[in-house]
Amino acid sequence: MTDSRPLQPGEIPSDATVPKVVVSRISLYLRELQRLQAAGQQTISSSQLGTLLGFSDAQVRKDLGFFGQFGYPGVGYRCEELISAMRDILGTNHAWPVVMLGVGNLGQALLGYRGFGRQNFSIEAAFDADPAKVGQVIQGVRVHPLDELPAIVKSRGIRLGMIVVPAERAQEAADRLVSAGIEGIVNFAPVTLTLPPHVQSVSVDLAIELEQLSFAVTSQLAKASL
Amino acid sequence: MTDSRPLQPGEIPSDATVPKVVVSRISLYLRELQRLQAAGQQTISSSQLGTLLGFSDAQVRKDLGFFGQFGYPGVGYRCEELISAMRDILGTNHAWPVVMLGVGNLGQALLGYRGFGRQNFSIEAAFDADPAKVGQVIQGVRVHPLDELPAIVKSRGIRLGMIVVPAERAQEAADRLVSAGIEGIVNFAPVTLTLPPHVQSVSVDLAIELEQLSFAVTSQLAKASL
DNA sequence: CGGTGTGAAAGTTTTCACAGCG
DNA sequence: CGCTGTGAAAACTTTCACACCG
Repeated sequence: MTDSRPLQPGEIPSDATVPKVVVSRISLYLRELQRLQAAGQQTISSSQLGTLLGFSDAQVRKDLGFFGQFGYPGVGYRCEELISAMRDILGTNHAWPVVMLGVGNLGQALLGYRGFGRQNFSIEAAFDADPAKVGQVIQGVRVHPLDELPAIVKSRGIRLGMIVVPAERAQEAADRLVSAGIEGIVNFAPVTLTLPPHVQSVSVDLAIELEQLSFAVTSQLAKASL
Repeated sequence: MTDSRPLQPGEIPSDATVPKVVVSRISLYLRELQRLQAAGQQTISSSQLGTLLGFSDAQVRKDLGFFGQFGYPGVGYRCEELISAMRDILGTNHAWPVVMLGVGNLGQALLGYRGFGRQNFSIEAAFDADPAKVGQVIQGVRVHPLDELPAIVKSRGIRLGMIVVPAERAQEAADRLVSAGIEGIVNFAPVTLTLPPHVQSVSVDLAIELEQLSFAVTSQLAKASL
């Protein structure tokens, strides 16, 4: 590592490019640490944390090593400190207002999902093309017409959006988010979006998750019969 | 590759272990192919398919190579054939009945999600601890008390389950699924489950998806300022 | 030709193993 | 002593490049 002291709040990780898979494990570490801290645990070693998540101790240490030095030899990591460091890394020590496009079944359920707040995300406004939905307040969130998107994004400084519209309308929704100035998109529609390179995205396709499971279950069976 | 002809329906992929990331790309290829086929396209080359999804042509060919030979030199792949081959690979050429544990906001939305059927999954029965929910029929799916789980799983030959209960109850739900004989679990609760090695799982944590995006957006910014 | 299938090379990620620290 | 941080080795994945095919 370039630097020999823990990351300062707001410090930008060195320019060494961090693999995506490392970042996703950081999220898992953070989730587990928050649970442990809530249970009163003060410190944790890389091997304890790894065991809880099914990773090796070395992997936990290497992953953290991408971002700085957080541990105490002979002791491990202080939960509170490490949690805060990870939130700095992930950028969730500050609030992230989010817009949602599409207020169908799934969208309404996500409006009511309590888990976002825990990591500092809050859905600020929802948008739908259906005039019957516009004006409603669902789970405390107002549904706006689509043409209000740019103004709301701008005035509230919103950088992230969620696409929860049907597949056929997802690209159009993405285009609207991009031209409103959104920088990151979570896409729940089962299509690949075309986005300019400065806009980040992650996708959640529920049918694909089941397919992965179908494959794993089927090939597990094959393995067992060898 | 061991074998020199396309995979026969039901044929088990060679014992060479296939990386998970390859399987997840197979799902993306399949999703894209289904879209292309619906639009009337007959054949596709590895480079066309790769371009649509942001992968190289070589990667598409290598991925398919794990499972057999499906292409025609000078032509590419026949969409219909490749779709069927991929469904054999993933195990979705036959129907997969699924049980769901937890019928809250998110669970109800998933009951109404149309995208599962497209890949041959169908939620057969739902379960909830809340007596007020038991007996209801939501989106055509009946909600049962938890103690009926083992009998329904057994009698309907169900192998997959979804956990859509709050975090605190997720491990208990997993234990119930395991002892009912379920072989694969999709977990929507934000906790790491402890499962016996013969039970497969995939996890979807909505807050973690947003965290990944928060990191990507933040570090994109860092990159731009170099 | 235009395209696949595939060894070999390059690049990336994980694991190992151990010096060093409190 | 117990545990971190980290180079070096091993394992794995992607890209390259080309023989071969219709």
